[in-house]
Amino acid sequence: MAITIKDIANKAGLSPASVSRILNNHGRFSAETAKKVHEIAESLGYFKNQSAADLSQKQSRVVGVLVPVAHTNFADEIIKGMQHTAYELNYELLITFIDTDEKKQIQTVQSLLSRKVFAIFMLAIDAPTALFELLNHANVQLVSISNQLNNKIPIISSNNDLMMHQIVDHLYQKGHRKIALIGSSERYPIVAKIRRKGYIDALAAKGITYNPDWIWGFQNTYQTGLDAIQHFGTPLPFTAAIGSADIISVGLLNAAQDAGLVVPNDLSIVSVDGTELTQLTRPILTTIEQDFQMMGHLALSSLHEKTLTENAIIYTDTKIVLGDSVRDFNNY
Amino acid sequence: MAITIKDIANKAGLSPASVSRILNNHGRFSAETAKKVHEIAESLGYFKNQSAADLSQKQSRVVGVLVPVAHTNFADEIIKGMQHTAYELNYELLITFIDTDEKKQIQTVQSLLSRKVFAIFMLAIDAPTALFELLNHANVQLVSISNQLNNKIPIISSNNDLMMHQIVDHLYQKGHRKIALIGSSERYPIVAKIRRKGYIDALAAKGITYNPDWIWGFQNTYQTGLDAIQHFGTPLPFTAAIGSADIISVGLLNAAQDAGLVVPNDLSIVSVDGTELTQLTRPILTTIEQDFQMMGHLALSSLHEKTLTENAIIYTDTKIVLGDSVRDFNNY
DNA sequence: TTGAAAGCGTTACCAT
DNA sequence: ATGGTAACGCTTTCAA
Repeated sequence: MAITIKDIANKAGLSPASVSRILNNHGRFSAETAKKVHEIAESLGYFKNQSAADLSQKQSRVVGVLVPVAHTNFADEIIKGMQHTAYELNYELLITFIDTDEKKQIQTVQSLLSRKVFAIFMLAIDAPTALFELLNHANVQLVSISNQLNNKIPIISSNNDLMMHQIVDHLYQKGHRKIALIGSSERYPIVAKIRRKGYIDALAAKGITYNPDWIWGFQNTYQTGLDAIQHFGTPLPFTAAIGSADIISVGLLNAAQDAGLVVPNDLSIVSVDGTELTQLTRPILTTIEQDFQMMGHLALSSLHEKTLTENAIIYTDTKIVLGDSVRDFNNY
Repeated sequence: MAITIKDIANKAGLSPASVSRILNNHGRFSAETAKKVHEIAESLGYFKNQSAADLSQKQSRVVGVLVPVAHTNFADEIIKGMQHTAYELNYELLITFIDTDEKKQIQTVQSLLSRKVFAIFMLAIDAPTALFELLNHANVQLVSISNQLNNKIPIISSNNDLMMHQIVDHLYQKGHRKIALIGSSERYPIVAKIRRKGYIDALAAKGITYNPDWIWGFQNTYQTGLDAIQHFGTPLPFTAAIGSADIISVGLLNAAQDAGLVVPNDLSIVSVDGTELTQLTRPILTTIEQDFQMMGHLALSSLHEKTLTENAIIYTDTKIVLGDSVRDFNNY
């Protein structure tokens, strides 16, 4: 077996208890013995057995993070934000990717719960009922990030309603009146529903009645973007389209160009998310940028400060980042 | 505290030992009592405390995975492959993102080692000396994936030398004689060195003496791709460039187009990696595709079968995937 | 300042 | 087929 505090205690002529106190800088001890202990620990190549410590302390500082395997790259940003704060506040992150296969999901979450994590962060997860029940059964603190599940779980996300207003306002100001929404046509996930409603409300606020045919596609995939152009045909019936995820917008852009359209002249695009992907296209995409790192940060810090009540909703900022994918009708 | 096997034992009128055996399907017991135990466990909402089990068994089935925070998206593919096999073979993955800050790295790895993982997979990591020493000190099985560190750690990766031959051969066959290599100009990481050498050797095999000026850039970033075009100016002195990572190739493509060049007519590009990104560009990039999922799979399966000797090297296949970014001089 | 000992939840050996 | 019990490594209370 590996080195334990007992080994150190023996070598130092002390008791395990003293070694434990010294190594954790907890309780009283003399600087002299502390120095000796640290030296011995170092020389022996000691590593604490955190599992044993957790067991003894009946609690852990491990936070489980559930990430969908088919995650868009914004998940990485959220994790980055978490990682940073976890380091500061001395938490450990147990990042777990979950499959779409429900049976695997269950097993994965089971093993997470077996680790006695003290909170679980769900990244952009639409929990199927079975998983959800499992999670509720266990008494761990849950936090939903970048998605909304129900009002029993605290939420950290962008204000999707506001976001749609920002986009529609931007397009309206540039002279657009015919605006499509691609990728949020369904009622689930709830985020899609909210965006859809925000889009409709924002149009209404400008005196525009929305055209239900122009809310199209429900998956956040590249293919959805491609298919959309195919579906509407050329010339397109609208002047602008909102892509409900960066990858959708890239699909829209490519398909439009492949169909001989010029972006932004024949089609303007505003993308939702604002990850690095939007900077890689030509033209560069105008986007509404979400603050994913902040979401990750807030998840941990608010957990730490225990400010997460059951139905808490924490919004992070969103802002329009200009690219070259929106035509300005005012200049013509 | 939460429910334990003791609670179940009490309620079932059994000993903890029996409950343990039943729940782990280990040893002998009657189907009847088993059924009862399972029912009670279910009704009580029992979750195994895996930390306690690990402690008792003096071993864990947890595999730590070190991923650079600035990871290219191929890391996701590798993880996906691992995840799949981990599920099959009943291992747990402890995925940890590591920072570039050395102090944070150390702390992160310390906490990994404190979890008594029984192996650590390093994804595309160029371990700085301090980290490396730490890792060596602990007696865990190390595996380097998609990178080469030294010959004391088993490696799972593409055959980078062969890969460069495949690319050069492809370009040569299409009539290219002036070929640049962007993004592998340095001696570290070792992968860069191997690619550089493979490139030189492959050219030599075709009777071409390489031009040292055409090996340029060392970071795997978008900016490197952009800068390369700027650096060489137009018209470019070569007809083809190999981007040593997809993101570099996208940079090359965009910068070339921004400079008024037409790809592939004025510049042909072959990208190394072949992730989804190469499908999102116009024209679509011709790439050499690495089998990242297989790397993840092999990491776990070979670990499981204990076939990893100290200096083992396992290569996964690479193959050219045709896009529209390579000009064929034979057709003119 | 330090030590002894109980206990965390599980497993495995040895009995029964 | 089932039970008793020691052991895993660490923390913590209480006593010295």
